[in-house]
Amino acid sequence: MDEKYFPKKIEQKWQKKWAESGAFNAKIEDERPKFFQLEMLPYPSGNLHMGHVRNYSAGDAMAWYKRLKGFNVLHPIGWDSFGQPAEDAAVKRGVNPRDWTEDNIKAMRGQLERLGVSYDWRRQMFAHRPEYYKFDQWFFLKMYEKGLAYKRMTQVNWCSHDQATLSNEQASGGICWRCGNPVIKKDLEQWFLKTTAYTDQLLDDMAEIEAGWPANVLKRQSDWIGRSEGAFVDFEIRASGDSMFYCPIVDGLTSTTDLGANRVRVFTTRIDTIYGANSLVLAAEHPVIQANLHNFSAEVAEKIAFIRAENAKPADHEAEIEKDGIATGLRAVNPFSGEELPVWVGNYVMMDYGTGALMSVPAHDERDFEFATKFGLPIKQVITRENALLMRLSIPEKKADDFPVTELVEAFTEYGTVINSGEWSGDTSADAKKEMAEYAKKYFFGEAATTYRLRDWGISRQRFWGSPIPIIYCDKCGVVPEAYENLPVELPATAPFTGTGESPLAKVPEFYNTNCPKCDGPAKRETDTMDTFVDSSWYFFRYTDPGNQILPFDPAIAAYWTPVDQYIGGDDHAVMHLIYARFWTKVLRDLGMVKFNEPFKRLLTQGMVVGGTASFDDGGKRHYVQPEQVNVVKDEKGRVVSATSIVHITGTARIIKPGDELEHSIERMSKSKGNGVDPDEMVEIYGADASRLFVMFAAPIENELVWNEAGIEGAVRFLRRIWEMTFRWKEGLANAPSTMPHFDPQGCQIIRPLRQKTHQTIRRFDENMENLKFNTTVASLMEFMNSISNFDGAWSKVLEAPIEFEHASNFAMKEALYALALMLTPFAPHTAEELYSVIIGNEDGMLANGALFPAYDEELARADEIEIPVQVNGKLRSRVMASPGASNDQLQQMALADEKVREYIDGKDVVKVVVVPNRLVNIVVK
RNA sequence: GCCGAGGUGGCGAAAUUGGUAUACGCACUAGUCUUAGGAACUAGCGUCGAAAGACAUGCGAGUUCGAGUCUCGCCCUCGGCACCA
Repeated sequence: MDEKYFPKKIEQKWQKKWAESGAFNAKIEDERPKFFQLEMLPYPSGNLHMGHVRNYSAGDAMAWYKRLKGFNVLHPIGWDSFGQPAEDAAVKRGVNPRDWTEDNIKAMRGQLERLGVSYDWRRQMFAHRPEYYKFDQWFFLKMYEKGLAYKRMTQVNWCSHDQATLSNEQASGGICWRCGNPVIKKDLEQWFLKTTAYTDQLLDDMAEIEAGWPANVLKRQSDWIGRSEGAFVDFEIRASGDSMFYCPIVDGLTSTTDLGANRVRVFTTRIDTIYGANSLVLAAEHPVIQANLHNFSAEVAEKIAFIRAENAKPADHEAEIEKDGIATGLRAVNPFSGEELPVWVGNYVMMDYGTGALMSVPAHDERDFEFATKFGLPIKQVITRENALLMRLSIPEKKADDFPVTELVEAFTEYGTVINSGEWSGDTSADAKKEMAEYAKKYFFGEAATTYRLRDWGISRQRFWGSPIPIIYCDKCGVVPEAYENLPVELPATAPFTGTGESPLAKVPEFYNTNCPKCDGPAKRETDTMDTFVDSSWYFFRYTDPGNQILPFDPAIAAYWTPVDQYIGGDDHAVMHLIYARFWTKVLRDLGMVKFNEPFKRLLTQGMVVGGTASFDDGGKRHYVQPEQVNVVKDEKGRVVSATSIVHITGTARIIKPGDELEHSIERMSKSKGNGVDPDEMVEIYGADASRLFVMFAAPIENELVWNEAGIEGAVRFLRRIWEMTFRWKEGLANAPSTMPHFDPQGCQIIRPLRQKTHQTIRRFDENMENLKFNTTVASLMEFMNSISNFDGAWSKVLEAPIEFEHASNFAMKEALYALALMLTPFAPHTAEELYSVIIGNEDGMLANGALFPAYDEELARADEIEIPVQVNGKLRSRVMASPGASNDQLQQMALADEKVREYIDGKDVVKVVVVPNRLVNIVVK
């Protein structure tokens, strides 16, 4: 065995041993409690980046921690291998997406193996393989049967020049990224999964996971779902003048009751302000507006068309959109006041929220206020702060006539007391809200209602590289689901890739020509594929039973492993993926396949790894470039144009300009995601263990991690010091007695402190790991190592040591190094395994030996003496040593007797002495 | 604009949850050993000060024997949402 630390050598050795012995293969068993450790599966881009390393290092730390705590651990990995990049590669480089994907997976698996992540590789799932996506289709059919999958028209981005649909990204700025022509919204039939069937559960079940999930993720999800309590109110529409207006029934999307032909339903959260409504404002797309277009004046119709066109453009969130609108000439009757109001079209009213129509109450809504101010509409105050005067403030540039009612300088949006509202005047807002909604219901023109921001999940993609939607269109039978026995609907080997966004499968007759499962007549397949988020919504269930050919998984097997005990991934998935997976789990529950509501008991969102220090070689010398020294110039899209930096090379400043040899280094570290740092390179230079250890140590896991390559060397040093210490004591460890030998009390005094430190560290380790505080865990191991090193130094100075001392010190050192090796495992498993084998004297590995973390012994961890700080008037003046059990009186006596303390208190009155047992003494004098 | 998180040495960060502020690491400085070092080891390292000591956790007040931690008011940074009726 080599006594010098060569990471590469031992890493390869243990990776081979683990693979050969199937060390991480999980199977169901009774004896131990189970633990399902899951990390978000990677997209196989071909390269791991440091963000992955951080994610998988954290997951592996948990997996090892739980194994050595006696859990039966399931720790799998798979590939989110459907998606656009494979198709882009096909277009750009003419490669087959399947080959490209498989090659990337092979490469990335190699990278993960070189990092030594402890996966059960037998359970890998591959989203793009028929064995997996067969069950995407299976689920789709189940949802279709339950009415959870349906098809409807929706708007997509459409380039009329290219005749292609575009993603939002491709339609950025309202212009086609390919040809530069304007993008319009086009109606297209799309398949949807009914996530809204579970809206309330998605919101309410958060209570179950509150303790284990980051608050900000829960917050973002509930914002996304956006429950809003209010009321529907129906306004009767009348024509003005002599034109005849046709007002259609508002369709099912926007109403819950049949409104008849002449009503418009609005949603409001502030029905208590309805007497302040000055108009009804409708979205340009509103059916009532669209149906009446031909009745409007040319000017009005043109304006509406303009607003509609503007709405169709993808939103630019950076610029605030100015309020715009036009009065249509229609009139609406306020059902409470009987007042007749003008009907406007406004650009700030969205068709896909609420009912696409709102009552405008400028006095009590900021947007309505802005709208009314711009168009000189009346503003009537109907809510007032309780016990306060009305705010009558003038706006100089407006004439009094413009504001026939009360003038406000800004909207008063708080709750208060209702005024100017007929019989409701004098009520509180809260009472009025409730009573007015009841009143509306009683007289059939409205009701209390809840609306949501959450929409159904559109899963149709006009793409090749995804799971085909298993639907068949038959001229005779209509829309027919594919039969279960015909699954999977397999992708053809290839398809014409144009990159224009049309469905490539629509150009493959061998694919779309089929027979109807019902009548066996000729029929055509759906040529759209599913959103890749479908694959990641249930993949973790597949890990539990990866070989099942009949079902996505056996419910009995899944019942053992799931729910996931700990999930780890980036918070960029805080909303989409995690909502979809939660939705899917609820569907599974209703299908009777699982018995719980929530798939992930605990969630950890790790921060991003961002560019930081890069290194470069300068004639054999390695330099590091600090992030704060870099001045990066970006273009308006945030891309790096150039980077200038001052680099300190051993004291001398050096200016780097674009075009310098360092440009590459600086540019790569300036990239937002740290993609430029190549994990393979880190493993090659420093070793997998040091790289992983450093990533876990450098910052709290939930923080952003600024990459600092120089820091890894500290991790290498730490590992080497443990290594060298273990080998230094190799002989002593081999000869160590199995129990602490009896030894004279005096001698014990120089042995015991190490045992104390050992057990204190064990205690801290447990606390930190359970709370996922990896950085402080590593810090405490470093402290422990420093301590071992100090004892080693002190003991080597003991001359003419009796044999008892040798036994005792061997025992204590073995206890310390053994504990250290095991506690190191979650962060540096290869090194830890090697050290363990040295200490224990066999090479089978921890798991084969059934190794467990040593137990914490409270007795041993207790200190003989503790240092008690003594303050005078809150300022630290001295310290006294006391035994842990010392009484308050004793502590007080010691403190008052202390020489340094006396300097501060002599000649003064001691007013009070505060004693915190085992903590501190504070003497208050005057 | 709204919501959320956060501001502690040159840097990443600790702080037993109201009790010794700056653990651990990086960087830096000096020394030892070396042909040499970018290796290893030893020591130092918040600011001011020769020292004693004083002052320090974004700023300002407050509560307390005692505040990085609690309360109030500001300032700044980073995330999320964005006309949600």
